[in-house]
Amino acid sequence: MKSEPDVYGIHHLEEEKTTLWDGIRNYQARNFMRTMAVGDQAFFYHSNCKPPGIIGLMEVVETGLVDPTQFDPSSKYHDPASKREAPRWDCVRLAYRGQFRELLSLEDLRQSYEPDELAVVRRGNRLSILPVDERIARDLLERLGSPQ
DNA sequence: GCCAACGTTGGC
DNA sequence: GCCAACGTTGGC
Repeated sequence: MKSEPDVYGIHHLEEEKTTLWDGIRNYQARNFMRTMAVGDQAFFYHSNCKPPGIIGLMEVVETGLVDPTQFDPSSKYHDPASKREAPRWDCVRLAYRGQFRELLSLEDLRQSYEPDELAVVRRGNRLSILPVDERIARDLLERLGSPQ
């Protein structure tokens, strides 16, 4: 799951302990979130920074939550087409599970895996939530070490 | 700042 | 249902 560190980075989450992953306005990304279960782990990817890459670990602590920003006219994620009786956007709650000793950069990811193996390295992919193959995920966890 | 790679929109 | 035009994203 990716976010721009100056907008919402791993340190924000560390401070907050948990966060609602709201503002997702991409149907495919939303649908990926819907496949998540409590207890699932997720990588925190810092995007649009130098260098971009995987920085931390999170855990899904709540699922199937209505994204409140869709009903908030002052939010940049406000969706006037979404009705309260039939919300269009939902999200999950994530908990901070630590930060890795060092960032695993996008460049590194590209060198280690084929584009098809890891969706996050696919060029032009704008989804903010991507499923990672379990084998790759385990490999990544091993390389990243224990989060602290 | 550029631009490739999409997703979205709207006329037909 | 098609597709051209347009907008957005994110790495470079």
